[in-house]
Parts: sequence; structure tokens; C-alpha cells
Amino acid sequence: MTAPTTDRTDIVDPNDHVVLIDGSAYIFRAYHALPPLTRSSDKLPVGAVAGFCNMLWKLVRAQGFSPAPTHLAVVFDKSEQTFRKDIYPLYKAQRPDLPEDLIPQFPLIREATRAFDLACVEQAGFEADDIMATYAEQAKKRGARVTIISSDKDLMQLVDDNVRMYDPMKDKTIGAEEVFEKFGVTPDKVIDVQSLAGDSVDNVPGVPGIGIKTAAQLLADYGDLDTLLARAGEIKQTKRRENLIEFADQARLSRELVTLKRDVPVEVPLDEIAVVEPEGKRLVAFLKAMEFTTLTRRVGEAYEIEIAAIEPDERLKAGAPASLAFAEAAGLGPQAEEGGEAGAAAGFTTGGGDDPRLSPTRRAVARVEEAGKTPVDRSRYETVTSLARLQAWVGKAFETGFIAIDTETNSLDAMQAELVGFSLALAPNEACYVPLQHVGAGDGLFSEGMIPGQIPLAEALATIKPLLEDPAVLKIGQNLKYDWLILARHGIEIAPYDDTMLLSYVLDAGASPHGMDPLSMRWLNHTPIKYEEVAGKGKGAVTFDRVAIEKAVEYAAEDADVTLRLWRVLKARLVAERKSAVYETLERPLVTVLANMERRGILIDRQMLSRLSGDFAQGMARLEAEIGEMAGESFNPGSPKQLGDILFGKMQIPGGRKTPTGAWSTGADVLEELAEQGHELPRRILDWRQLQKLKSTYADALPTYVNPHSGRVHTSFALAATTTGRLSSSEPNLQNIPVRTEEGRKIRKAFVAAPGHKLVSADYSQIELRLLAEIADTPSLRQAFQDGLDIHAMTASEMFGVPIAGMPSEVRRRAKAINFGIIYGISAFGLANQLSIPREEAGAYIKRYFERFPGIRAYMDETRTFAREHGYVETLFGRRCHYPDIAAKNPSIRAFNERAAINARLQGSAADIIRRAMVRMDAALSRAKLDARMLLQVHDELIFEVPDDQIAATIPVIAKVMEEAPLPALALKVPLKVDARAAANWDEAH
DNA sequence: TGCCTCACG
DNA sequence: GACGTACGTGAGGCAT
Repeated sequence: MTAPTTDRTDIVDPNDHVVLIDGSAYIFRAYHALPPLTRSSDKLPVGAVAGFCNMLWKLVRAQGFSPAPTHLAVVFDKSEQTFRKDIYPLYKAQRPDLPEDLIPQFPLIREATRAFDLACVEQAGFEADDIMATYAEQAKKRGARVTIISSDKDLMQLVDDNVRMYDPMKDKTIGAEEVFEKFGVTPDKVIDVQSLAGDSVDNVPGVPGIGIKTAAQLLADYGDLDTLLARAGEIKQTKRRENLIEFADQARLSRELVTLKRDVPVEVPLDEIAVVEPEGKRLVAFLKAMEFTTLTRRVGEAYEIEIAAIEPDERLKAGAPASLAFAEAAGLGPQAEEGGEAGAAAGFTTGGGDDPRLSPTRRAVARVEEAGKTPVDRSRYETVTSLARLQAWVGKAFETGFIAIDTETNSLDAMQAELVGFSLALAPNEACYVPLQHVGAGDGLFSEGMIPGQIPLAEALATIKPLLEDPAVLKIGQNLKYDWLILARHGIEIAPYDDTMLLSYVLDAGASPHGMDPLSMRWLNHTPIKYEEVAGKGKGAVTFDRVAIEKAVEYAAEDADVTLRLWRVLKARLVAERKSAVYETLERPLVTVLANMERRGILIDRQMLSRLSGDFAQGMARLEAEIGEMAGESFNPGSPKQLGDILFGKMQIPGGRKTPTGAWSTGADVLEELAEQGHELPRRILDWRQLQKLKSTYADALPTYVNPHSGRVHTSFALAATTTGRLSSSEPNLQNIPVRTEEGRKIRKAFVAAPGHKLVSADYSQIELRLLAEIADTPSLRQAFQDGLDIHAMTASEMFGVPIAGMPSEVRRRAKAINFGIIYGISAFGLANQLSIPREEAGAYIKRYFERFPGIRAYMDETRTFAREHGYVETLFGRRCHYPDIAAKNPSIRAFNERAAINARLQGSAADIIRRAMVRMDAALSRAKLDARMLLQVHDELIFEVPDDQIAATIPVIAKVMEEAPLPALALKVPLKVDARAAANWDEAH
């Protein structure tokens, strides 16, 4: 031991008290034991951090904890891979995933430790327990006292006269006596008990049939584990004797697993964890950033610091461009971190974008700067036409650990498209195209047919399948759902994956588009070849299988190249801007969920639709005759222009309005008004339009979407289409199937379940209003939902002083319109229009509403201010919706953006919730051994196809997943309610 | 291609 | 007092 060079008492001696905090375990315990506190300005979960800081403060101020610690370290688990995993791969293999609101608290607790000027220790390959055991051993040898702050029973083997444990949640000290209570043996025999009894939590096997009680009894009889195993044959109980003999080796393995290592080559010597007085100002800066007001004040008082004069820690405060906290939590993830390092090796420019010492923000900035520096050089792309070359690319991808992929097909419809080729990229300009099914155009000499020299499809697929499904290689795509579907139809399920389109969506929804070309131009300053340039456009367009291979290579390989480059930039931004949780929980997992829904499709009754089409045509013909007669001439009732001329020109009906472009307005609201005034023609037009819509958009169009192979209709869900986080559905749009009129519902009846099945529809009741009550913190509304009241009637009763019982329907109708108006960012004009009342009256309603529910006005004002200041709003789950025009000079544009922003928090939070439910649904159903299949999502409704005999069992599972979807990230005060029904068709299930 | 209209939440 | 309005979508048909 080296002699001290100063008179400081760093060197541990018998008067010292070494305190070791089990950081990771503390977070878990605190998370479950303490209320789910969040930082008020941005809802960052900080409950465990707060508890931790309070504890540290007590420790360093020696309040109620004696003797005062002279040495203190907070010890963390560093990596999953430990020597225990090497000897027993199942060790701790079934740890559940971390609750997501816990994840960001790990790095914050490290930050807190540093803010207190305390040692923060972690070491690769060793668990925190081993490091603590080593410190404890070293301190003990020097005669010091040791306290381990943890309640983990695995540490109890360390307890002796000099070493005690302290459970911070129960405020209880654990000595030899308490260990005996728990294990029935003295601390020195704890290892033997654990070796026999095993541990289901950590997956320590032990000996079957032996628990703690039995183990303690056996050890009392035989002394220690080795003696017991040696004399196992003497045991009377047959089963126990057999097990002890048969599983003796398993018990010895268990002993290796549970025995803590006391000789870890610690990188931070014990002497260096001496407690020093924290630097008050830095500590206050940290606590202020965390918004722990009480503790900030206490610390300020203790150090006599003027806390108002201290700025919160820039990196950690709410809204900071990059908090180290989230960056570390999100990591670039083990996956992406490897990507970063391998990226440098694979040829990315390294000017800081890969420097782990830089903050995530600096890294992201560096990557954006580096992105444009390697110009795209299409001449370097390779055309892969031999299996050997393809194998070489695959081999390299295994080394690199990530690869960009793009498939080329002959159709935009993923359910019909034939695979024509695929491209890969490993580094800038290091990309290739693998043509598989290009055909010649037929030049007169040869009839058209497959171009020779292409790798046979089956061989190529067999070669890339292991790569695309390898859990250690990240596959990167742009709109990967498409490629996933194409390859899934060939038996390949890509995993794991990243999607640059979704990265962009999480970061920039509402601010900029997420297609590859705009992303490339924005982030890489590069314009990729347009699809039309290789395939032609309009009448001359050909499908990709007819594009000459030389041209296809440049286009396709560039797509993979660009995708890879975009990933570098956007993934770094994701971390720097702390949106990893949104991406990982609400976006990425939905890719396969939606792909599977699309793949399943839904059955429609084509006969029924055909019959309806005929009925609608008859009705229209009848109406057309009447319309012609009334107008005195025959004209096209489908032409708004001709109709306007007839109504307001020829017939001179007063009350016409003009559209913004100066044409006569003939919208339903205008015609409805005229009809109420007694004009017959507008009524007929309205009826005709309804039939026209139902016929053309639904009855005639839907059957054309039936897939010839599956016999079902496969919509396409867009994940990155809306500003608010909602999905959209197209080709066909199955999110706008008629329901509001009797005629329309006939269309819905044509959506049916397969034989032996029923359709189950489960929808959230009033979810946006519930979220309003939650977000705007309106106790009366919240209470009404908790009590299960009719929310519109309750609103009416509050506003107009009318009792709920016997309320006139008109009163309730008005309150309902107001409630919806609020969700849409109410205006007097809009409400007046909706209710057909004067604008003054509508204004008075709104005023009254805000008087009765002041919290809602505050919510709207806050949202407006926040949006104006930041250019975006956030949902309850952190999804960002951008409104770049929110500060427009034009008041109507500004007001429009404000209303949209107010609505977005509600609509977006609801969208997040159903996304969470969808992500969990399949696993919940299969856990319950149910065969229900999710088919459609309609914003607040999920539609399933369920075998007849499983309906009763399935409905509660679906409802539970949906109702509990916000957990564990958020525990809403307002309950969510789900209504679910089963029927043979969608209309009756709804 | 833009505009209008209308289907849905 | 401007400005012209309820929020979010996609599809079909007309007119250009």
C-alpha cells in the first residue's frame, strides 16, 4: 500500500465507514415503492431519481445515518454479459423488459451521483454485486465498517460483524439476525441455501423440490453443501434423496452462480471513493434542472447559496436539445452503438459523428455535417449476378452488423407485387443491386423472356434469408413495411430492423415530408434518380422488371445507399432529441403488426355489394328523372358547376354562397338549408349524391380490390401519413366505410367473417374527451367519467343548470356539439355553424363553458403558448406534432394552426394509446392461447376475426389490453372504457 | 392536376 | 379590426 501523500484520510482505516449503494437495484425498488413522480415541465419520469437524491443528501449530511460515511460509491451493473452467463446462459434470462418510464432514470441517477461528487462505479463483465462484494472484502480487511444499501437477498451472504445491509425503502437495517429470519441459517451458509433452493427470478436452477425451508433444515443436519451432497444417500425421503443425487452437479453450478466474486480487479480503488463535500452550486444546478424544489431549497440553505442565481444544468433541463440522460438511456442502443463503431470501419467519414466522448447532440450535428461530404458515386455500384458475389456481400454484412436493403418489384401493391431484384448497402457508395427477374423487352430477334445471367430467385433468397433474419444484424429500410411484406411472401421475416421513414416521422411529423427523395435532399444534399427517369412515366411507363439492368442498378443501389446514409443522420438525431422511446414503443414495433394485418385482409360479400350497386343505380335513375323534370332540363347532377347554375342562376333561389374560388357552393350544408326552406330539387340532389357516393366509392370499387389469391381485401396502412400519429388507410381506404345512415350501413354489412368465425369490433368510448379531462385536469369531467355518467348530459347540466334526468334531447345535443368543438379547438363561428344558431349565441355558450370548466380554457391557452414558442406540441407519450405556421402573420392561418395544435394533443394521445394496444395485442392473445386475428384499425376501434368457439374468451383479453394500454408509462386518472361485440358482419359487431 | 364533395373517426 | 374557420384523413368525379 502506498503511503498517503497528503494528510487527507482517504486511506480506509478502522474508523472508516464504507457505504456501497446498489444503484440498479435501488432504481427498481424506488420505482415500485415511490409514487410515479414526473418533472412537471416535460413529464419526464423522475420518481426514482428524487428518492435517490433525497437519500444521498441524507447520507452526505449524516442525517439519521451513523456513523457518517467516509467512503461511498454507487455501483451499477454495466453489461448483460457476465462470467455467470458464460457458465450458465440461462442466468437471468427471463428478466422482463424494463418499464419504459424507468429507462431514462438510470442515466439520470448516474448524473445525480456525479452531481453529489460521489463515485459512480461500473465495470464490464461484472455485476454490481461482485464489485460491492470486492469493496466490502477490502474494507473489512482494513477493519472498516461497511454498509450496503440494498435489499437484494443475493447480497446477504456478505453480512457479518463488520458488514451490514440497509433497506432504504423499508428503512430497515439487515444484520445477521435478519438474514437468519430470511434464510434460516447464518450469513456464511446463505450461499449453500441458495445453491439448493435456486432462484426463479434469476433463473438459478438449484435442486428440484427443495426450497429455502428444506435447504436450511438439511444444512442444519449435515453442516454444509459438500457434506450434504456427499451423504445424500442417507436421506430418508425417497424423492428428495433421488433429486439430491441426480441434481448434485446442478447444485454445484448454482453455487458458482450465487457466490459473489470478492476479488474483482476493480478499476476504481477503494481509497478513491472517499466522500468529499459536494460542490453546492453544481448540485443545485442539477437539482434545479430536475425541478426538485424542496431539495433544491434545502441544499441551497445548507450551503448558503442564492439558488435563484443559479442556472439549471443546461444538458438536463426540460426541452434541452440533448440531455445526456436520455441519450444514454436510448443509447444508440447496443445495436446501434455497434453500428456506430462498425460504421467507421465500414467507411463512414469520421469527423466526430462516431466519437463516443462527444455529447449526442454534437455527434448528431457532426453526422449531419459529414453526411454531404462523400458524394454519391453511382459508378461504384456493383451488379451482383453470381451466387459467390452475393455470398461475399452477405458475409461482409455479418461483419459490419448492419445493412440497408431495398426491394424492387413490378407493382406498388405489396400483396400483388413480384420481386424483381433487391439492393444492399454497407457504406457510402458501397452498394449493389441483385437483379432476379428482369425480362427483356423483346427486340425482334428473341421473344421476350427472362434476361440470362441473373441468380435464380430461390437461390438468392436462400442466401440472404439467414442474414435478414439474424438477430445480430440490423436491417435498415425506407418504408420497410413494404419490403417486409414482399419478403414475408417468400418466407423471410426481416428482423431486427430500422426504418428511416419512421425515424423522420418521429422527429419531424408536420415539419417536413418523410419520403426518400425529400429526405435525401434535406439531409444529404443529394437528389436521387427519379423513378420516372428509369421506368418512364404516363403512357410510356414500364414496370421495373422491364427496366434494363444497367439502369436498374444505378437507381436501386442508390436507394439502398441513400437509406443507409439517412439512417446515420436520423438515428443520431433520434438519440440527441430524446425520441428513442417514442420510436421504439409507438413506431418500430407497429411495422410488423400492420404488415400482418394487411397480409390477412378482410372478407367481403361481393354478391351483396353487387346487388346493392344495382339497387343504388335504380334509385339514382329514378331521382335523375325527377331532377330533370324539376330543373326543366336534363343536366349532370354530379357536376357542382352545372348544379350551381341551375339553382342560383336559372331558378334564382336566394341564399347562395360562393366557394373560395368564386364558384357557387353546393355543399351538403347549403342544399340541406334550401331543402328545409321547402325546395324539392336540393333534397333530390342530396339523395342522389348519397347513392352516387355509396355506389361508386364502395359498392363498385371494393370488389375490384379483392385479391385473387386470398379472396380478401388487403388495405394498406400508412404509418407516417398524419401529423398527429393517426394511421391512414388506402387502396382501399377501410377507415371510412359508411355507418351513419341506414343505406350506408348496408355496405358495412358486406364486411363479413370467414366461415366458422365472427368479427369482433372493440372501440374506445369517448377516448378524446377522456384525454381532455385528463390533460386539461378538469376534476368535474374526470369525476363524471369515473362515475360512468353520460358525459354530454353532464356537460349540459353543468352549463345550463338542467337536471340530467328528463333532460330534453336538444339540450344534450348542444352540449355534445360543444364537447366536440372543444376537441377541435372551438370557435364561435364553427359552433354556430354546427348548431345552426347565431354566432353571438354560440359565443355565449363558449363563454359559459369556460366559466364552468376553467381548466379547459387554461389547457387551450397553454397549448397555444407552447406551440407558438416551440413550433410543436407533444402528446402524453412524447410524440411531437410540428406546426411550422403557428406563428404566421395571417391571423386565419395562425388560428387554424392553433386549433390543429390543440386538437393534436388529444387526437395524437389517443392515437398513441391504440398503437400501444396494437403492439401488445398479438402477444396477449397468444399468451391466452387464442386464435383471434387483428384485421383493421379505425382510429379508436380494432376489428378482429375470431373463431366462433373462442369469442367469449377473446373479448375480455382484447378489452383489457386496450384499456390498460397507457400503462406502465402512464397511469391515467380517467378510466378508459372499451365496448366490444361480436357478429357475423361488421355492421352488427359495431 | 386542382377543386369539390363526402365517407369515416 | 383584420381573416375566414370547427380537427384528422382518402377517394371519386368534374373541369381544366
